[in-house]
Amino acid sequence: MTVRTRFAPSPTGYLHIGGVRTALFNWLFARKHGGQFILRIDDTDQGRNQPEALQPILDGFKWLGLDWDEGAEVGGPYGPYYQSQRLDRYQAAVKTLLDKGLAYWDYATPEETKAEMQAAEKVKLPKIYSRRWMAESAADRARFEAEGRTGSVKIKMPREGVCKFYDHVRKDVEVAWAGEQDIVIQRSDGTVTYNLANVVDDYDMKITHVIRAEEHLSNTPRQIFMLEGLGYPRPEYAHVPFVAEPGSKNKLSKRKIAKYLENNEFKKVYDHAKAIADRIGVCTAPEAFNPVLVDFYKQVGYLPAAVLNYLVLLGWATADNREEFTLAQMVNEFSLDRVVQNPASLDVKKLFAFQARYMQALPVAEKVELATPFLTRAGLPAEREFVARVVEAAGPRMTVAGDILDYDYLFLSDEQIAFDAAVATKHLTAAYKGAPAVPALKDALAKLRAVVASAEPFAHDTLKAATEALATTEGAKAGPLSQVLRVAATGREVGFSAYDTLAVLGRDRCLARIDRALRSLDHDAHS
RNA sequence: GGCCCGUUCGUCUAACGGUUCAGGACGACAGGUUCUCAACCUGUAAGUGGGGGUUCGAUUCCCCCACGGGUCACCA
Repeated sequence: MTVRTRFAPSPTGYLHIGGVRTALFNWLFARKHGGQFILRIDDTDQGRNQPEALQPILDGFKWLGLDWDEGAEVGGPYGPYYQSQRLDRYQAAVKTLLDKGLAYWDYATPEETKAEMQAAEKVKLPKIYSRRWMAESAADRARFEAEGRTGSVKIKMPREGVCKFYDHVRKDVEVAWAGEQDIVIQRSDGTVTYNLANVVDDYDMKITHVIRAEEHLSNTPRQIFMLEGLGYPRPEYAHVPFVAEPGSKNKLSKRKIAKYLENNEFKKVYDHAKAIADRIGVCTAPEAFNPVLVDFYKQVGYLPAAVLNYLVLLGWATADNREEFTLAQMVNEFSLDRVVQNPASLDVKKLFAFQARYMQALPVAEKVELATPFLTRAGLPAEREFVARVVEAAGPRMTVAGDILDYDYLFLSDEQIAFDAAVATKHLTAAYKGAPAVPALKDALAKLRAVVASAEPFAHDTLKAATEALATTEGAKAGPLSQVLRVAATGREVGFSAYDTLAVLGRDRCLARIDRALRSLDHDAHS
């Protein structure tokens, strides 16, 4: 039998990181066993669906490299793969259940149902519907409808016995049928609910392994009841722990972003990405730009391999507790039996650490490829050779592709660089600390200009040697002196090595910028 | 509230019932390196929720408790 797994997102928002983790497990299991992975769209709840919210989900999967054999966009032999197009199948299933006496028409109003549930809770009894408004015959239905009630269809759960099933993560599970509620399977408007649709779809699409989040464990008995009533075979189950929010075991929710931002480490990762997003203009509301959503990582230039590697370890580990996995290795080594039983909190800082490691290992040419679109979107020139030089010099400082924008001052025109005399003076003072006197900034700059003008070849080592030589004759320290040079050439105090910075910029641009700095000093002196 | 699931450093986790001061990773902290910022190197602190059993021996098996979570009301 071919293994077939599925992931069924609702197009109600962007691709949730917890959802991706579950999808990844499904994908991995299917690939490992040479089976198929299906991407079905659970859009039964028309009210909450936004068609425009499906595309980012598909894009997210494509970006991660999680391909699907059947489903949205690609179709397949067991379609349609959109629940909204499968109503006839569901209605047929509801009819079968009704005909077999395993479901019934019910005429309780939402208020009446609510009242019963609240009463049950008050006296500490299980919340089981009394079936007071159950219609057992056509006459009953007519009577209720004459009262102006509209009916829904509820599943008629057994009131005795136990439901047993095996779960690849939870092992043997046993639940008393008596505790299971008669849930609505067809709403009064004729649409069906998740549990019914899910059972029908999994059967129609020949799903063999239902791998889903733990929150569905409690849904399993009633799904088993329905599928057996329908005469379907049972799939195998694996309920994986959900992904919890940072620092707690609550289920991760994209709506609680404001709360997560109170966490310092979470905020650091967010702010880093936000700065990039602001530069390229993707940033909209926090609702859409959110570390809980995969799109966040895609937007600022994380590597899919790093995200996937982090995610696979959220609830799964090998016996040797290794941490680095390529996608192929994951496929090879994945096993449901080694899925952890407890929820794992999302730790974006650790994800960031994976990203840093993966990025460091990436060849310069590939980094250039990834960084270029960020420059372009920020309106900066992105000449290939030059970008490569910057990327090379930045080395491990570039953690995500968008970090190239940290070096925007290398791409801006010389006129756009603002020289800050006060900052330069600060470093100059530091350079001459201990020396008899600190020279005027203008004089120091002139001497540094000579270093830049004469270094041959114009490269890190010669610039360093010349600056050090100057420092020696001046009785100053070369380090802070190079900072003066950096400030003059870039307008910044931080970046990669000052000498590398000059070398990347090239002699002409360095001189032009230093000259501009000198002129600004003249200007200040005259005004 | 009923039912169900879970509980190893702050976080992710490893540990055939016995090679263990309970191991690794991220983070934190300290030091080294250093022209700034990173990176890198070295080191330190940090954990089996509590109580009972079973056993020669429990992180591991059983029970109770506590805590956390999920689910049940026309969301998926």
